[in-house]
Amino acid sequence: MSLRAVEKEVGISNAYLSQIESDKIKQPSPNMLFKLAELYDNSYNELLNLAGYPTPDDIDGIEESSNASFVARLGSITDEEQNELLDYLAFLRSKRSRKD
Amino acid sequence: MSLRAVEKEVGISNAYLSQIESDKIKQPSPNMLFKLAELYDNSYNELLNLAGYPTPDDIDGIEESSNASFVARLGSITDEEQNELLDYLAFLRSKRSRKD
DNA sequence: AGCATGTGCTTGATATACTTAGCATATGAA
DNA sequence: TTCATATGCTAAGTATATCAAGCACATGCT
Repeated sequence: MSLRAVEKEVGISNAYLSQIESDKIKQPSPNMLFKLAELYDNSYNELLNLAGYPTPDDIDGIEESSNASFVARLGSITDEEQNELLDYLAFLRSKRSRKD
Repeated sequence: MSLRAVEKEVGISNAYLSQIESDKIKQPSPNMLFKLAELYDNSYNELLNLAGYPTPDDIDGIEESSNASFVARLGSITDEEQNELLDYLAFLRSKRSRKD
């Protein structure tokens, strides 16, 4: 695929693409990386990593990172499902605390 | 917390912090956002969103906003609870699809 | 009052992402 | 061969993130 074909497809100038290929750009912005991720099967996350940006997975707080992966496992859910899950979580915890 | 205290803590100049507060900077780099996310309880993902960057979840077409708020409402949960919630979600959906 | 220090802010200055214009070579058609 | 067009690349320009220095005001101490 030619640079100009990519330019037309994702809206990044061929000049810039060339500079990226020859490592003349140190950190392409996430906006650009996102466009490229659209085109190739490469994941946006991976590209962020390659560019040297911290990715959301890098967050140190255990709660944060585990929640992030949890959301990933969840996929897309409706508002109604959110509410039901929250209710169920409350139920689980009340059941558990009664045992203490 | 003073700007200079934050500067000392996360290594971002107080001058820059001031400009961020007054919206003079349009898109602080993810690197800066990550440092700030370290300091505050704010999630890195959320900050990326606020700055107008696409977040990794956007790639799957997941509505990040709803998921972000869901994570906020969830708080921190254990691995075991994660599994139970996933099971329950599967149960909810199977119940629903049976009605169709 | 007078001085030291903390605080927010502005002002250059620098680095660098990103674009537009254009050059040089290749490729293919007449 | 000659012309048209595709392709990779470079150079110059613009925008903007980021910093270091310093200003203006406040607070508190002697």
